[in-house]
Amino acid sequence: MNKNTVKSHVCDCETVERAKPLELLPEDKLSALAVFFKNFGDVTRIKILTALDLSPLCVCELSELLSMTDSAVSHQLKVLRDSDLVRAERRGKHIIYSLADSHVRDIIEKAIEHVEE
Amino acid sequence: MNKNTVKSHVCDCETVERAKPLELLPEDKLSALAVFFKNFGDVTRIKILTALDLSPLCVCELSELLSMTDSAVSHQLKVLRDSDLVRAERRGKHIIYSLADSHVRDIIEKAIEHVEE
DNA sequence: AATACATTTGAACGATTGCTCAAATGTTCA
DNA sequence: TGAACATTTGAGCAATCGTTCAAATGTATT
Repeated sequence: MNKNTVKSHVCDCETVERAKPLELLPEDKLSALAVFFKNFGDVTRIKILTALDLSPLCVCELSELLSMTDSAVSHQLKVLRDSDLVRAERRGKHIIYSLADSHVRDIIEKAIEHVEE
Repeated sequence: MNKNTVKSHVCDCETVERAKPLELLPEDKLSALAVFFKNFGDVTRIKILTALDLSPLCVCELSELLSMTDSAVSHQLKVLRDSDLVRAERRGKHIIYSLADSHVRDIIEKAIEHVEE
């Protein structure tokens, strides 16, 4: 009645050569990938990332630019900070955010190519 | 009491030069980007995509490889098909899935670079 | 036509997500 | 120190998500 029972028969597909079995990346790397991509999978965060790609900005500038609450933006910035996609530097009352990594730039640009077709 | 009222004061940041105001991508392109990336933001779909990057596979091979229900895999394949990331071709009883696009390969590889640091 | 295999579909569910609101924390400046 | 601005935080809530399960659909074989 469990999953193994259900899959007890062997699939007779021949797509894959039996001699060269497929080897996925290790589980932890795969889930790191998913976690990484999750950052890009939300409109607000994409807006933040593409905005910071143009220029470093503080929270209130971002919230003005996106027509959103400071709070909402800050919540999403925290997500991006936790994934090290974004760097924060305090300057007086403001905290200036900027992209932490050039991979981010590359990946977004590749994706734009894809989307624009 | 609405959002505009709340943001009625002007932010006095000087991060951005006023003369060169930031211009985000149009809304529809931004949300297309988010929708696109959402596909990669889940472990199951990342597994499917990286598996198909190695070789075209049918549903039952995928579900065996991922130790998951045919049904669960099929649901996620539908998501990927709807985003044109994956192509389906029937061969007899089986339906062989493969990556639809080389952008996908590129993007995943860039992300792996990032994750492996 | 009947059976077996392969895949899809839809409803139901618990889990996660993103926003709001109110309150807390930091910082500057008078 | 107190007032004003900038940002963060946490609880609460509706919406979305991913899986399961059972049933439907499609295809090949006898």
